[in-house]
Amino acid sequence: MKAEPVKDEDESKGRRLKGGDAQKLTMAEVAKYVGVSAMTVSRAFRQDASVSEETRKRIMEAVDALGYVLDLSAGSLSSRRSGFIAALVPSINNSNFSDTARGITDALENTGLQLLLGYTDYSAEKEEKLIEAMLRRRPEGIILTGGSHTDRARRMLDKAGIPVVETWEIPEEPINHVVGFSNSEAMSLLVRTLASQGYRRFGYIGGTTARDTRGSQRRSGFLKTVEELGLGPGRAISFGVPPITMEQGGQAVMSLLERWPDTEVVLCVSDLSAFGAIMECKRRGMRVPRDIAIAGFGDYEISSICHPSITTINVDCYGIGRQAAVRLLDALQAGGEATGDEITLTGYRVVLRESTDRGAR
Amino acid sequence: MKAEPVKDEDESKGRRLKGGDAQKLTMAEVAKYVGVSAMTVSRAFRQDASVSEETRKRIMEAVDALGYVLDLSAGSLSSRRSGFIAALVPSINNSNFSDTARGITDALENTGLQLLLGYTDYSAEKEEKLIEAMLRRRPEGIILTGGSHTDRARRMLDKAGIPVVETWEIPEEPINHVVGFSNSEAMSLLVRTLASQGYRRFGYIGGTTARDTRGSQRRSGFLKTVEELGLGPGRAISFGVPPITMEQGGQAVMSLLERWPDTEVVLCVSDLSAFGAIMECKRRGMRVPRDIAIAGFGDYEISSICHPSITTINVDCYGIGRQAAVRLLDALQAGGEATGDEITLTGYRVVLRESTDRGAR
DNA sequence: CTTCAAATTGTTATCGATATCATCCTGCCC
DNA sequence: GGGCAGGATGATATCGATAACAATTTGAAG
Repeated sequence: MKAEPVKDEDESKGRRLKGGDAQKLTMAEVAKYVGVSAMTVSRAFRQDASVSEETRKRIMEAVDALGYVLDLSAGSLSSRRSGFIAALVPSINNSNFSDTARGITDALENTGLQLLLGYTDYSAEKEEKLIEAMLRRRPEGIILTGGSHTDRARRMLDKAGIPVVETWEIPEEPINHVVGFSNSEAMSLLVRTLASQGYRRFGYIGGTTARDTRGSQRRSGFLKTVEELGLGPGRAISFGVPPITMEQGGQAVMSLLERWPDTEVVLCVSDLSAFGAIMECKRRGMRVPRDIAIAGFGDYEISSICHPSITTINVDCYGIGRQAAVRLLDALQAGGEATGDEITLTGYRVVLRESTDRGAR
Repeated sequence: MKAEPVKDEDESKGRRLKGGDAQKLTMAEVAKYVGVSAMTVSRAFRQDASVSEETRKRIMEAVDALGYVLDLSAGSLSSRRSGFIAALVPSINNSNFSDTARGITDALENTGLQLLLGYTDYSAEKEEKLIEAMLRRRPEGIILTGGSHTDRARRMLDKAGIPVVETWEIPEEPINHVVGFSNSEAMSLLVRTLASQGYRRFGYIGGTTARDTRGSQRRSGFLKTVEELGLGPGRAISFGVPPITMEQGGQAVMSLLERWPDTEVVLCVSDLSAFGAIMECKRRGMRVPRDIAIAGFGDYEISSICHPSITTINVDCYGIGRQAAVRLLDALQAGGEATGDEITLTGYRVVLRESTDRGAR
């Protein structure tokens, strides 16, 4: 029984050029086509529901033939499960955070959950707006970057009654779950490692304001440790609005060296600014690490490739995302069973490379 | 009239720790609280709807007091407008594409539309799956990267009856709207520009398979142009599965130079591989551009900072995203009024930098 | 003081799926 | 053969908002 080709003479002008004829195709119509109830079609779309193999096959053939696409917005209303997970990162142009986003997406694969991604541009106000926008979609869980949020954001999150995971740092007052590490201690470790290699006069480059909380934690970790080692006071330059760019890294290292010409090693808030600093030094004829040693933070791809390769702190960006998603999934699985609000510490390690190589001096 | 603090003695154990009491807060309850109908509350949430200023103010105060958050999944069902725009990019870790994503997001700001972002990992199969997943959310429009899609994907898109924008290249058979440029011609321009500076023996580095259609277009543009200039045959190395990494760029340039030691200039499918190539050359003691000139494609941030800075093709990544979103908004505005399926060409330009500087040779 | 149009608000039906419970059927066991 | 478990399917109410239309109020013009 084939459908007869219909001559639609009068349909050609005022209409859209697209195959919009199926726009209102609904589950009920698929059901009618197959000769079952809509409920059975609905069940056929889920693997666990009990539908005989034969019925499911017929339904799926019809779905294929008609070109039906499930409508989740209708489904989520009645099932009261949106199928969304929301995640907010400061920036998607930063490969550290896009790695985290990738980790989340990958962990969500085959769970039937979809990621709603937003970027806050390092602003708590924008984060607040985004949280509200996200909550309007009734996500089943939400992943945030960092632990500093506006009061209203905290209230909204609390009221939403969904699991929250804060990532990339250890907030003083966690909302719920945490997957991250101490940026301050990580930077401290880097300082101590370099100090143990004989470096004494430490400089630091980072952004100015407090917008980037991870950045300021790294800075305070630096200052504290330099002090503790009796090498203080630390020589810290603030340059530009976070996130500090490669170019600003170059400018910053120059003003640092102008102010403290005998600096031996410069630590940067991220590999990106470290890269900018190194390139600027080379451009000016300085040798790295012979004349000045430079280290970064984050272990971006660039740092192992760059010549000289850049000493840095490796952070498990992808793993942070992946684990954050897994914790969320666990919490959802547990349902209301109040899983303990645990803190999952993720690893980091110093990666020593050419840019701080003592032997090359 | 303040709410009295309630002592909930028996609530402390079996329950979630979170403030889940408001989970079932609905528009009707806000309406009852204020003393209006749910419809009026609904109207108050939209700026254009006619509600007296005073009523809106009272409603918004109640919304604030109760902590009500609009439920868009319910709204989109009845209004038949999901408020979503879907966009698929090959990778979010690539700053070119994340710039495009940013362009889309920015253009969508204050339109009430939200971005559903997915990454295809350069795979048409994954794209097909993602398109289906996206269409289940009934997006009002969809932005794709490139013009090669599976048949089923094309059918689904056609049937969906929503505007489609293909970006980043000029497909032979566009589905609908296009915002992009000819990767082949852009690469051709780079070849001609360098040839006019006196370069004669051209090499090319790119990925192997046809997964990255933009990559293969650049390659064919390279080969064709070298041929046309009488400088053929082009020396092209295929290395690794696209997207080719920085590290692979370094390996590729070495095998290229091993095979054709007298190559004067190497063009790379992207700045990332060009960077890897340059760094590997420097590591081996070769001077760039004195011993070998290298150029990239895409004008990533790294290329202007790197020493030597990298000659490349600047592409308006952000603008591609922005314009794609604008075209979509136009199409939505026009409604069924079949706006012409136009091709919007975005600009590109050669950026000559140190890595191909003839004077330095 | 009418009258009518515009502004404001309310009522009801509906969007398209799923939860829930009811029903039907099959086959197995005693 | 009766009874019953359990798998497969159907009927109906419902999720929470908005569309569409009705009703009411307000104000200005005549």
